[in-house]
Amino acid sequence: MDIQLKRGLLDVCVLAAIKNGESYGYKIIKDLKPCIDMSESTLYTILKRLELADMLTVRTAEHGGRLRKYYRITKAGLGRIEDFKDEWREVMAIYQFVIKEDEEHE
Amino acid sequence: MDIQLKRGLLDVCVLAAIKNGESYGYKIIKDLKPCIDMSESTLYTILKRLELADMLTVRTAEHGGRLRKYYRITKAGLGRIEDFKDEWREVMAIYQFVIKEDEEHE
DNA sequence: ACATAATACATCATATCACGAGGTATCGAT
DNA sequence: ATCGATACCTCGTGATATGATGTATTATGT
Repeated sequence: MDIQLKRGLLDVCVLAAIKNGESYGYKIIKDLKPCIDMSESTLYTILKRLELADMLTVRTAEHGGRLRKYYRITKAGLGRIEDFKDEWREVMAIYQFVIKEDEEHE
Repeated sequence: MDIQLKRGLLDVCVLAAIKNGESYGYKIIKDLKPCIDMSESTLYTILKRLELADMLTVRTAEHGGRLRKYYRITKAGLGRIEDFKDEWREVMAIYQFVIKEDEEHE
């Protein structure tokens, strides 16, 4: 998939992946795999960014001898998803513009 | 509109703006205005990039004492639009993933 | 017993790219 | 004569996705 097209979707995908309950990095990647491919370096960068933007909170807990960082979405994060939905109308308008055929010549 | 979301759309918008006949920079911006806002620096950067990628060709012509550079889409450029259409299925799948509510919790 | 894969996190350098700021020049209208 | 519109362009900056690389533990296969 075109990298530029992905850019606007990655952040919101990560938020969507945790919106129904907390999750952790490694699991988020696997959960998103069927939908969108994301490398580890990308994911951890995004998680850090979203945390800084108060879109999610973190807690560290041990699990099977290994440390995990569990991420939970905040109200601001949920708001980000709502904003995304609103913006989608604009996106679809642009999509229509791009694919529309000119009747006079077609 | 979110800048990251725009990124995947700008190139293809420019191609769409010239797909039904040649046009020039200043006009492309005005034509796209109702659909998507693009600064001049962005547009000219994109035109240069698309030319390098053989997605469009250029000819310079005088018009009313001023020079204009007319851009015409190539087969590769039209192919790019077709690829975009194909990719849109993936984009919509991602969109559905993001907006879908979890029935068990909602 | 040993090697390999999977789990789980992280950092850094690099490349791409949108955009504001700034520049040049002509034409038409006030 | 001044100003807005037309028409092009360049440069620096900031944002960001990703591969390469690193660390450490557990599970699995042979």
